[in-house]
Amino acid sequence: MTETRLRFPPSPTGYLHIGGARTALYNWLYAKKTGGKLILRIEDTDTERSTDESIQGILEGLQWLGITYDEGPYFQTDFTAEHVAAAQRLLAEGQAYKCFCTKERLDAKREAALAAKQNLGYDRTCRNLTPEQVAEKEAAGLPFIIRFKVPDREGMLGYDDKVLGRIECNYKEVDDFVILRSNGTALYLLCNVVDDIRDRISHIIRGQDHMTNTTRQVLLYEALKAPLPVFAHIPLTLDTKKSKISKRSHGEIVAVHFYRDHGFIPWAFNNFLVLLGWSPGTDQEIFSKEELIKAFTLERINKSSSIFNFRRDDPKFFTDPKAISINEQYLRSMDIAELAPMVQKELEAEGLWDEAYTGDRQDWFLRTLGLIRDRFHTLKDFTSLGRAYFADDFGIDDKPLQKNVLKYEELKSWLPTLANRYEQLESFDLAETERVPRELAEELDIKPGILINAMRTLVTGQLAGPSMFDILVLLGKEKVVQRLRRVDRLFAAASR
RNA sequence: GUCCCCAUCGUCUAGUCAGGUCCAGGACACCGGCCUUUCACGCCGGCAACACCGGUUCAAAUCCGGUUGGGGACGCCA
Repeated sequence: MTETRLRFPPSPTGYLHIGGARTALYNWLYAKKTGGKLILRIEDTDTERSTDESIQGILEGLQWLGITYDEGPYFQTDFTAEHVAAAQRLLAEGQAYKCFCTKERLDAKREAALAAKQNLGYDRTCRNLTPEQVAEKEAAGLPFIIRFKVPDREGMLGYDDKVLGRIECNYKEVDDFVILRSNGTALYLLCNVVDDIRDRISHIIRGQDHMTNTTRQVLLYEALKAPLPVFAHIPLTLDTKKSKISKRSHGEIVAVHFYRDHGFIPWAFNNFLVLLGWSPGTDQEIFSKEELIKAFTLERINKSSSIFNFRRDDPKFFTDPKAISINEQYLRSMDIAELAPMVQKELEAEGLWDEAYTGDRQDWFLRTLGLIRDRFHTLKDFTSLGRAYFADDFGIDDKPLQKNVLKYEELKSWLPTLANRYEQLESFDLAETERVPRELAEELDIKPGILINAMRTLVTGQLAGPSMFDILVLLGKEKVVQRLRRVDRLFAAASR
């Protein structure tokens, strides 16, 4: 068996979005699974819209996701001569023809057809021009484009799709499409095929929005006498209103970098993406890289499109809840040693990183992550909700402040008392830190919860968190005592 | 308008090719309970779907036909 060769050919007209990322992922998975190669090819022939910034964005997006490629990035514009040569060859062989119809006339016609709800294909005006007529128009200096001459055959043309099965279409339904612009440069349909032939691409995995392109490209493969690759058209990802996801209409929320910037774990996001249109046929949803490569097959890709269920402006679910859920599962079950460098980046970005966390205090750092990660959704939570573990200047949430502190005026004396007793402790351990507030509560004849919840508020700033005594021991006597004594300030600030 | 594709809980999906084991399974979300000083996690339970109409068959989510609905494409974009 010959080597499988796949490609991911983004056009650099914007950032990498989740649809493109999923396509890249599927190609990558299949290449890995079959021991083949993945080629990255930047399709930058649309010079009007291509930007270097987009190229950078796409490269960074792929890198963040961990989607690696074996060849490239190649740039389509580096092969312009080849594309043009192919068009000339088709022209010379009578498989293509010069068309002198002006863009303006065609545009007007198309618009009229659209308005009249009529068929909007090319009418083949120039297909049967005699050589004399062509020569005459050329002599007159009329600009022309080159169109592919769709064979005049009865019957159907088609291909076997790995996802959808046999796809067929009548020859008569296919327009004589343009392969070369009037400025002499080639168009997508042609460039893409010429490049795929040169790159010896064996499998093309792309979105279902390319299906009509494939039908026409099948003709091109035949005309260029090249073997047809295997096609797999994967379902599209739609928004909640069932329209195609695009950079233009959805913005950041569909950009890969949005997920990087919102504290997603790269592999967790891949894990979410792969499930949008593919399933293993078992109940397994969480996959390691190796597991996924092993489990992935083209045959199990879904036929129907899926909805990316993001909700704008929802405070709890800023994107698809399933994506968040999968991220959480990774967050709390992954190897802490693997998680640590990711949290390190977050801390560094907030100026909260301490070199000792990889030195003397590494053990403390890892234990802290292990304790607090259960409640977090993204990596961002370590520096927001979890700020109190890494800094002394953390904010106190209003809710616990009202509910657990300001409600009891007496805490102004209770907490300092508690702080004093803690200060006296020889051994600041789990048993002792729990005994002290419980005894104090009994003396004061109040529920221990009052002291404990107030402590939580003062020590972490949060309403919720891990077991209080775990936290106290983790933070250490000094910090705890210091924070408990701040209670005065809270009342003072509240009364202002 | 023409062509192509698709159709199972709110969402992601299993089951469809090889009809019976499916009054349809899992996950997310939601609701309730347990646990807990808090909130989560965890555990237990609940809500919730075969688009519709015909046909084939002893038997249809599954096969066939139609209808409806949804999507995609129809560029000198990619």
